[in-house]
Amino acid sequence: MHEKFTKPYEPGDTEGRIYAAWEESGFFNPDNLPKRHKKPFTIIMPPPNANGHLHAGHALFITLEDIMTRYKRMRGFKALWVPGADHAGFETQIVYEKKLEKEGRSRFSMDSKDLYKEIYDFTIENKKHMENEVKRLGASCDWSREKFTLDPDVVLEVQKTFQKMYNDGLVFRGKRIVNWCSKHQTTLSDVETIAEEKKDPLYYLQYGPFVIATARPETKFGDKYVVMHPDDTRYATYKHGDTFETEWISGSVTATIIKDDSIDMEFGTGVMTITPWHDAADFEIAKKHDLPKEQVIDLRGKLLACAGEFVGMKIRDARPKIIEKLHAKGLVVKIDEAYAHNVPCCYKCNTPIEPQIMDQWFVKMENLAKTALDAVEAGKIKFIPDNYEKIFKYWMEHSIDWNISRQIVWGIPIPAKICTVCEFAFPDLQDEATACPECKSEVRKDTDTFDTWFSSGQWPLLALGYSRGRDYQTFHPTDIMETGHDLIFKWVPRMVIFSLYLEKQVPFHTVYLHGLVNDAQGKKMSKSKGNVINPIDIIDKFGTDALRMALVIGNPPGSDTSLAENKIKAYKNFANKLWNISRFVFTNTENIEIDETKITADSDKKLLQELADSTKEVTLDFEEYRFHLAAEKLYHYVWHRFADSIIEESKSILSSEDEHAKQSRQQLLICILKNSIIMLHPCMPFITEEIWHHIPKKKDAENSSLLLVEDWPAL
RNA sequence: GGGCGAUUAGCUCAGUGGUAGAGCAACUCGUUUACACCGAGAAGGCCGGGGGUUCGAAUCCCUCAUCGCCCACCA
Repeated sequence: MHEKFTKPYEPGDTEGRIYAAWEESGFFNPDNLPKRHKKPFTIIMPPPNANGHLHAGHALFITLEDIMTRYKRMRGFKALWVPGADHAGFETQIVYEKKLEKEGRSRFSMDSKDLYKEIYDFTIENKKHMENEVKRLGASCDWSREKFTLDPDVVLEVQKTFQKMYNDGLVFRGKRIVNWCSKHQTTLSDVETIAEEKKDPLYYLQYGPFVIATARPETKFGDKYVVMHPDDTRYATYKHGDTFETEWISGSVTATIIKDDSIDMEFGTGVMTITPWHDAADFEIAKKHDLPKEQVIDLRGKLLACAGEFVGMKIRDARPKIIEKLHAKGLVVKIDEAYAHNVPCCYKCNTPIEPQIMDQWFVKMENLAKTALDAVEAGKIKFIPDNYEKIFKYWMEHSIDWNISRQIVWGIPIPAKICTVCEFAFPDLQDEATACPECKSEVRKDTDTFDTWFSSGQWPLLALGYSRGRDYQTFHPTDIMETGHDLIFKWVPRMVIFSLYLEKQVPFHTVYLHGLVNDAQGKKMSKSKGNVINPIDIIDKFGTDALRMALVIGNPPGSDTSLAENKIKAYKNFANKLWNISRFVFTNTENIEIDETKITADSDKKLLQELADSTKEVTLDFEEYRFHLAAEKLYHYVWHRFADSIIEESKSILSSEDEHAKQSRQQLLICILKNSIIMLHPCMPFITEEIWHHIPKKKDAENSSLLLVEDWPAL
C-alpha cells in the first residue's frame, strides 16, 4: 500500500510540488515535447492586467484555456499557450491615481517621468503576484515565451505599426469631437464610455420666434444657429439662411436659420440651437453647413469667457444661475422637471463626458473594418457561441474612427512630432526631427500615449513576433482566442483588423467567449457589494482542481455562471472520492503488471465497452468545446458508475476463489482508473497527476512518466 | 429606439427532436475490502403563458408576458 493513500487528499500538500515538476519537465514549451507532437495548437493568453490580483473571471479563463491546451497536448499536438501581462494603460493609471490620492498626492503635480517610474515599479511588482496566481491555477503555459505589453520589442513594434498606418493614410491627426473626461484629463474611445440614465430638467427657452428645448443651458451662450427640419410645416415660412435678432443670455444675438433633415420633428418643438464644440450631433450639423464652432467649456469643466459673468464657474453650479437669469429675462417658457435621458460617462469614474473638439490621433476604421467583416463572412473565423458572429458583424458595419491618443503617461508613447505653429503632426520613431516639414517651424514631441487597445490589438502578432519571428510560421494563425464576451467589441475586432492589415492573415480561426462569474445568487460580483470571491482563497480552502471543476461544470460558453462555495465544496469531495477510488484500486491490485488482454470475463468486457463509449462521447465534447458537458459526464461516470456500481460489485469478485475472474477484474479496475484519470486531467490536473504516479505502467512505457504528456485514450 | 439572451426541482444551473438531469438544501435508513469529504432509498417539475409544425417538442416555428445584458448623437 502506498503510504500516501492512507490519508485524505490534501491539495495544499501536492499542488506546489506537482507544478514544479511540470515546469522542470520543460513540456509547457512545445519545443521540448516528444517528436510525435507535430501539429501545432496555439492559444495566446489574454494578458491579465498587471495592476492587482486575479479575480474569479481570470480563474475561469485560465481554467478554460488550460483545459484546451492540456487536452490538445494529450491528443499529440505541439501545444503552445503563450502567457502575458498587460500594462493596461488607463486602467493601471487609475489604480495608481487612487493610491496617490490616499497618500494625499496627485499626478497633476508630478513630473511625468517620476510618475512613469513609480507606476512602472508598481506594475512590475504586481506582475509577479499575478504570475504566481496564474501558476497556482495550474496554467500549463510556456513561461519562457511570456510577453509583457511594455517589453522594449513590443513598444518598438507598436510604434512601427503606427508609422506604417500613417504612411498608408490609415492614421491621421485632426480636430474632431472627442470624449473628454474632465476628472482624468484625457480623451476616451467610445467603448470607454458608458451610458448612464439620468433625470434632468428639460428647459424650454424662448429663442426669437422659436421655443427650443435643452437639458444643457450652460452650453448655450454662443448659440447663433437655430435648426429645424426642412419638411416641418410649422416653420415653412422660415427659410434656410434667414437671420433675426433675439435677446439671449448675455444680450442680443443675430441668429441664423438652418434647415437640416437630421432634426427629429417629434422631439420637443422640433427646433434646436446647436453647440458644435460640445455635442457630437451638433458638430456634424455644423460640419455639414460649414458653421463656426466656439468652445464654451474648458478642459476642467469650467465656463470660458464667452459665458460673461459666469466665467470660471463649474457647469453644475452655473446651470441654476443661468436659468435664474433667463427667468428674469422672461425667456423660460416651461420646465419638464424629470426628463429621463442617457448621458455618456467615463466608464471608470462616472463623470459625465464633456465632448470637446481636440486635435487627436485617429485610425480610419471603415476599410479596416471591412476586411474583418469579409474574413468573418468568408468563414475564416468562427464564434462560440455562434450568436456572437452577428454582434461582431454589426460592430464592423458601424465602426467609427478610433481615437488612439490618451493624455496619460502610463502607456506606449506615441512617437510623433507636432509643429508648434501650423500643428502639422508626423511620426518620428528615431526622435530626430527638429523642424516642421511643412512650415519649417519648431516642433514639439507628442506627450500622449496610445490607447491600450492599440497595442493589445496586435497581441497575437506581438506574442509570436510577427512574420519575422521564429514562432510565427509555426503558430500563427493561432487556433483559439478565448476571452470574455465583454471584449467582443473592445478587443476581438481590433486583433482581427491588425493581423489582416499587417500580415494578411486572421489571428485565430475560433473565438470562444465565456460569460461573467457571478456570486451564489447570480448577482454580479463587486467590491461595493462585498460578494467578491477571491480565487486564491478558494484554492487555499478547497484546492485548485475543485475550483476548476466548479467553474467549468454547468457553465456553457457565452453564458454567465454563478459560483457558490457549496458548489466548490462538492468538487473537493469529488477529488477526495477519486483519491479513495484510487486507494481501493491500488490496494486490490498490488504487484500487478498492467495488461488489458487479461480482461477476459464477459461482464468485464461489457464494462470495457461502456468505458469506450463514454470515452468517445467525452472526447467529442472536448473536441466541440463543450467542456461543461465533458467534465460533468466524467464526474458522473467516475462517481456513479465506477465507484458506486463497478467497484461495489468488484468486492465480491475480488474476494472469490475464481482466480480467472479476479484477475480480469483487477485489470479492468486499473484500466478504468487509468482512463478516467487521463480524461480528467485537463480539468483536474493536480490530483490526476498525483494519482498517475502510482498507476502501474507497462514495462516498455516510453519517455516521461508525467500524465501531462500522456496520450489520450485511443478511440 | 434597436439587438441579444434567459424563463426547467426549494436555490444555482445543465440538457436543442425520442419515457425530465446535476450540485446544494430537505426526508428515511445504513458504518459493509476505498471514501461520513460516504452508501442505499424515497421525495420533489402540466420544462413562463398561448398557438403551430411533427408519429413524437423543454428542445423547431409564431405570439404574449416577465427578467437580464449589450448597442444608440431625440436636443
